[in-house]
Amino acid sequence: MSEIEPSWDFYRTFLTVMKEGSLSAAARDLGLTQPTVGRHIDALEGIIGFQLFIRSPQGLIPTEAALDLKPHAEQLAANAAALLRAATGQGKTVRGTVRISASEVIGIEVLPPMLATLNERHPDLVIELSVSDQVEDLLRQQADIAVRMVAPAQDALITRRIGGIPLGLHAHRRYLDLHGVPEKLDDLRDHRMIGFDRESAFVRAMRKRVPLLGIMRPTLKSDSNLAQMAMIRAGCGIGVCQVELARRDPNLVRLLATEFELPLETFVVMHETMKTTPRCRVTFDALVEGLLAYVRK
Amino acid sequence: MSEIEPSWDFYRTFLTVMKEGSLSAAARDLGLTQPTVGRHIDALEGIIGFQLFIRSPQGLIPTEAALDLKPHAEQLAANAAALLRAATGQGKTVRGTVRISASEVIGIEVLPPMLATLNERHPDLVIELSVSDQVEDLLRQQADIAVRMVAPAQDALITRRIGGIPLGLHAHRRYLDLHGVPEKLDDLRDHRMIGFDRESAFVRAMRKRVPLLGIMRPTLKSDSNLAQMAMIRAGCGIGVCQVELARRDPNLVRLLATEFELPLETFVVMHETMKTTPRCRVTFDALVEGLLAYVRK
DNA sequence: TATCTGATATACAAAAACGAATGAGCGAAA
DNA sequence: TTTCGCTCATTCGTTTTTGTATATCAGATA
Repeated sequence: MSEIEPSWDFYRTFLTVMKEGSLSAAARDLGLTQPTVGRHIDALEGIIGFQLFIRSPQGLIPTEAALDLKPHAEQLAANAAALLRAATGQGKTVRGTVRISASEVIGIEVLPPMLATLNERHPDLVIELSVSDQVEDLLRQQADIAVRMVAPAQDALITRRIGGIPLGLHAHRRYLDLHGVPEKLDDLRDHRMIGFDRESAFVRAMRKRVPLLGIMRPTLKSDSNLAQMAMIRAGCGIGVCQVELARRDPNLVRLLATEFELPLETFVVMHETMKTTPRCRVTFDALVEGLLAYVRK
Repeated sequence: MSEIEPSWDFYRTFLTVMKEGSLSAAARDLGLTQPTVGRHIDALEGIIGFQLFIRSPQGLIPTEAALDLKPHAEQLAANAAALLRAATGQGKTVRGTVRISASEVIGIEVLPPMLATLNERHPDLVIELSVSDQVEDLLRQQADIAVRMVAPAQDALITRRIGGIPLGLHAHRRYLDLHGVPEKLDDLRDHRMIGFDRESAFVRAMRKRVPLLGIMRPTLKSDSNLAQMAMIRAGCGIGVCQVELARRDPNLVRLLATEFELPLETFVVMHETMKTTPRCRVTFDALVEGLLAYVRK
């Protein structure tokens, strides 16, 4: 193995090959050609002294070594992207790209209007919205700002607590016409319930607060809150969703409002190093302001 | 500004220029030549559309934009180094580089013998020991394994609790001959005390447990535990250090053993992705085993 | 003042990397 | 079977990048 550090570009090429599964596809993705990509991989293998791929006419099959290296390369790519975002957002004016991570429901149902007015006010601001329920974001620089439902434990992060977004039991009017309106929590046993597919930390917390919910087995399951929301709207049964979102649809009815209300703690989080960059500052403030107004309703 | 993503090598060049302060020095560091480094900077500036340095006959002065980008570039470099470590440690055998982060006292007084036997057993293992009291290590991939005094809050980390390393008050025999031996905690007011320069989280915690210590103003201050240890050994006064370390020196005397003992919680921490790599596994186990034995004494 | 040492900038030749074109292997579909 | 589409490997000419050598500028020192 040679002592020379490989070109960092080789890492980018390596990652692209891992993602695309073939030299040709990676070449298309990178704007290079297949021989060049092949040479990069050859060079990298030569330097680290290990075979990374088994070549085949169907493409490249990653070796175990390559699989081990992949997360590192992804991390590298995320950092390079973050650097580029930081670079394009330089200066005192609000410009460049800001990448926001949010949960599905928040990202699709709540944020868009806020982002619209934000973008209206700052035309040079490019907003990337990453919708995902995974939390692996800020520290790995996969996003600049995140809207999270758990208080982050890390102290390198700037956190602003928004408050509890109220959740409630809801169903479509059509469903209730057919199956009747539950009068007490126990009545829910006789209904079609919409719930989670797998046990998540959030589900366990909810069970703890409202033990009765634990007894009922949902007959309609999805891990996607968005899908649950869609099922409620389609009249599939009774499920939990944000009170404010349900109120927008006149056909959705809140059930057992006094017996069941669950506030969903919400935080806007930003990496500390982004504090001074105008585009992040502005976006952070807009999200905090918008979400505070949303919670107050 | 062009749409093409810059070569990742430009980031490396940029960072080196930031660190070295001139194109020529960076070129020497990178094994390139000054014109090449200059061209890299030119190209990067062209792509991001901002000036990064003000050229002068004395060297390059970074602009504000460059200062903003520096932490990102450092992060990138740390990741690239981590990737390379992971690459060189591939395979089932224990080989490659493992980077350990530890506090000054632990790293210099406690770990070396453990590392010696570890390296004896695994000759192909290269051990990097990063001695620093800063905690910003594992998540930023500045190290593979860390010995820490605080329980990490992050769940992507594998943590093994070692237990409390006992701390005690100590002084050199020579000092005690001159100034007398304190019989009770209150006597410490009349002594030359060795303590911390600034208030740290650790100091506040210590104050809380032993309020009497708070009253005494140290006359010999240092933020470096190692320097404090050296001062104790030199007979400067009375200070806090690890009981086991003091015991090694027959001229050091433990004081007020019944009145003052502070266990220093210790953890060995590793990034989860390193779990399967042999070199990290072996090193982790060796550190845990060695430190457990050390605490038991 | 003259000189020496550091720096950046420029010009031109050498070296390295790249892309286009081609050949060959494998699998799916006509 | 034949064809088409995908893949990787190889060759060769060209482009790009790099290094060498040189000019120039600023500051410290004799």
